Amino acid sequence: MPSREDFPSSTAPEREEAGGRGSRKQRTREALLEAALRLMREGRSFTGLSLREVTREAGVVPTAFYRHFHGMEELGLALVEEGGVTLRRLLREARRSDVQFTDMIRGSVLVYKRYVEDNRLQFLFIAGERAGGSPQIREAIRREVTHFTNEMAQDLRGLGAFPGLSTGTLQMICGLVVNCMLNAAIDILDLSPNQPQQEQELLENFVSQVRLIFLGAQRWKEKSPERGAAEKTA
Amino acid sequence: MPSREDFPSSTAPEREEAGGRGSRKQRTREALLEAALRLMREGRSFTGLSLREVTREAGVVPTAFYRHFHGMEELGLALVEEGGVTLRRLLREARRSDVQFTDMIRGSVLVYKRYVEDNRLQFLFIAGERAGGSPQIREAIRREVTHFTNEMAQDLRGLGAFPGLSTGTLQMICGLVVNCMLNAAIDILDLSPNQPQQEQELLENFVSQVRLIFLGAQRWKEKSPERGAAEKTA
DNA sequence: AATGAAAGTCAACACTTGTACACTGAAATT
DNA sequence: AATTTCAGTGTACAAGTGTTGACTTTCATT
Repeated sequence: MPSREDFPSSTAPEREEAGGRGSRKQRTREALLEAALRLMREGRSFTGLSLREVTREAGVVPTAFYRHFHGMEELGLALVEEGGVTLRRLLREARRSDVQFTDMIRGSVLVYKRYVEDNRLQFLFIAGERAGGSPQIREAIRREVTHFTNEMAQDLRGLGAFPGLSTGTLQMICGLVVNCMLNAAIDILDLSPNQPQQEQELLENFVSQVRLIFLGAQRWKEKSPERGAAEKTA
Repeated sequence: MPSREDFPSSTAPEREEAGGRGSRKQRTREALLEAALRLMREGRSFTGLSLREVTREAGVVPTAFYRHFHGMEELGLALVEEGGVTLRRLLREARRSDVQFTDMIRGSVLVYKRYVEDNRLQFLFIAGERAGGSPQIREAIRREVTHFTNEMAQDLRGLGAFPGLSTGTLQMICGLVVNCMLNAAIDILDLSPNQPQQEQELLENFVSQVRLIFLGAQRWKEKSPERGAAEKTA
């Protein structure tokens, strides 16, 4: 009587991808997650979605929902995790591709814009529920964003920029940048298409803000020398 | 049966404040607005509120709602305006009270924290729906925030700080600060009470970020000298 | 004092919602 | 081949939703 959703024990249904029962379950689960995101496309917030709506969009019957989540809250948390993965993927890709424009910050901003547009729904969800969602979801998002921020600080350190700054300070700075990024994400996603001038202004502003932050970082002086102090990043 | 919590009607209804019909209407209207805010106290988002809930909380019958708003959307917009007033009041008060601590930024941050706590519900609404609300409400909030940002830029100019910077640049900088402020507002409001250490860290971080921004501002060099360029602030 | 306007009430409607329960049928285990 | 497991279906229900229209009561005007 064990065998609860562990890997296939018998012969060789080795790949979870194809036709097994577990794979079917997973596919429906993803259909639900995707359906929820899809419903948020045109300005609806996750909090305003109903369980039935999501199942309808996913093409299953309402009661099937419970085979995957205890309720919308849990689905939301799953979406947060998915979003966290997307965020970290951004860093991973940024790490590889060395944006060596004449202007590094502008280059990074453009890459970021592209990434946001490519992952529209995830960013819509994360940015939208970061402050608006249920307490539990907000908390989860905060954790993911903090995680992202800290990784970014570590990358910055690895890059050798700002060798004089403590880890805590780097996190503080990255917190500022991430904030700025998430804010810009909303603006980017709210852009009505084919408004190149508005888009241009927005990006210029974004670039300037990041530039200003780094300018401040260059001149930053630690208070007491190099104490690996507070870990807060928000 | 009647006598519904009103003031003495007779003799002198001269002031719109007291017992007139118009005033009665206004009082109910405010009761609805307040009820909506109150319902958001414990982690609910505005988008998740129902019309009936609001009227229940306000102590009126559902249909009475329509004497004041066409629907929840319109009530939301009214709340945005109210929130905008609160934001501008913050600036007005800051303008008078000259925070002359040994440390001006830290002083301002403390004043801000106090202000956020004193206007908990408004900030909860503004910050929460800024990214999460319906498109129309988001747009309205964006307008108010931009307005706030621009006023702040003007104040900064009037203060004589950063005489070398163009208006556009000042707006860009204030956009960054405002962003930081709204983000901090969420954190402040999410603080579980009696967590002095967490609170301390949060405020330190906030102070550092603002300080860093101003540090960057001091070193900022305009590209082409003093063109009153883009008005974007986000 | 009579009249009109209008803020608020009452009852009712057609829907949607979350969830419980018994079911079916295919995959997995024996 | 027989049995068990379980993702997904179907039906049902109580509760909540937005909105309607006809009403009452109160104020302001005449």
